[in-house]
Amino acid sequence: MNTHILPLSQDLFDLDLTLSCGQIFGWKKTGDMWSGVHKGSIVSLIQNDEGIVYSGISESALFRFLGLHDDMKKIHSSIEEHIFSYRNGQDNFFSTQYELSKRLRILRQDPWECLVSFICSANSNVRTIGKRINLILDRHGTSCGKGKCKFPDPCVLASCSERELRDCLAGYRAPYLIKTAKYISTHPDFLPSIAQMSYLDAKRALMVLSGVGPKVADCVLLFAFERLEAVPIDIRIRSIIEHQYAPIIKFQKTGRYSYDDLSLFCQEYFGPYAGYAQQFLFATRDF
DNA sequence: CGCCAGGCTGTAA
DNA sequence: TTACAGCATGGC
Repeated sequence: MNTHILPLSQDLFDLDLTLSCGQIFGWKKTGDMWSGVHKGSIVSLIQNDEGIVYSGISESALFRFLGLHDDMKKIHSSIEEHIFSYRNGQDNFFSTQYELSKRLRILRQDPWECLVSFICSANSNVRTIGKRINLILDRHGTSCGKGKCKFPDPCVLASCSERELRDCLAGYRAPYLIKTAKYISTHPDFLPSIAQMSYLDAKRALMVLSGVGPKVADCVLLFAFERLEAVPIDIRIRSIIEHQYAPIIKFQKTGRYSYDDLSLFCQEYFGPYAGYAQQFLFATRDF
């Protein structure tokens, strides 16, 4: 396998953070090497002082997968400008969190694998989701050699029994996976069509799938369809907003904020790259 | 042991 | 429209 190197400063990009912060679950780190399967090929990635040492993927595909085309200077200044104009001042909390996680990138994942991953994410935690996805991968994926598997196609999951998926720790999510896999395998144009829709149409369409609510739909739109305006609201982000931002939310409420209240607030507050802002806030923790 | 986790579905008001 | 029970499981 040919190995190449992509020169890239560690000040600008953090591979470990990007692959371990809860965006993707099928990649494993052994020693200093990350390995996973991308578009059917086994890919190895190592970050060192020189840059990213990679094999099994083209440079252009690597750029796309890792979001390296994103203009982080532009994204950061856009976020800062929107914050400033919303509250007419600085946001020291965000600035602090940003400094800790600014070297992560939003991935461009395979939509099907991402969809399954986040259906599996419901009411669980990052570590357990990783176990779940790797069990599905190892038991039901298609072998690529070297003990690695490609993520199972929709028709493969569609033909799994509920028992088999529960044995992969899917729990009550197993029937959701089977229903959605059956739909996707019989509607092969569904996921490609999502890429052509507006954000709201795409979100509505995804939420028709079993096991897909607003949070899962936003994760898929952000991590697979590069809708950088999508803001997934999980328990942790909800808590951050309620503690840090509730006093300045312009639509104060008496009761609990709904999902849409918080997601729309973030889109107004952080601007068109609110998905990045959300991920900077989410990622400042140990996984 | 009890509580929490990148929530969703179904039902009731 | 909102509220809420139920859901499987691992981590801590």
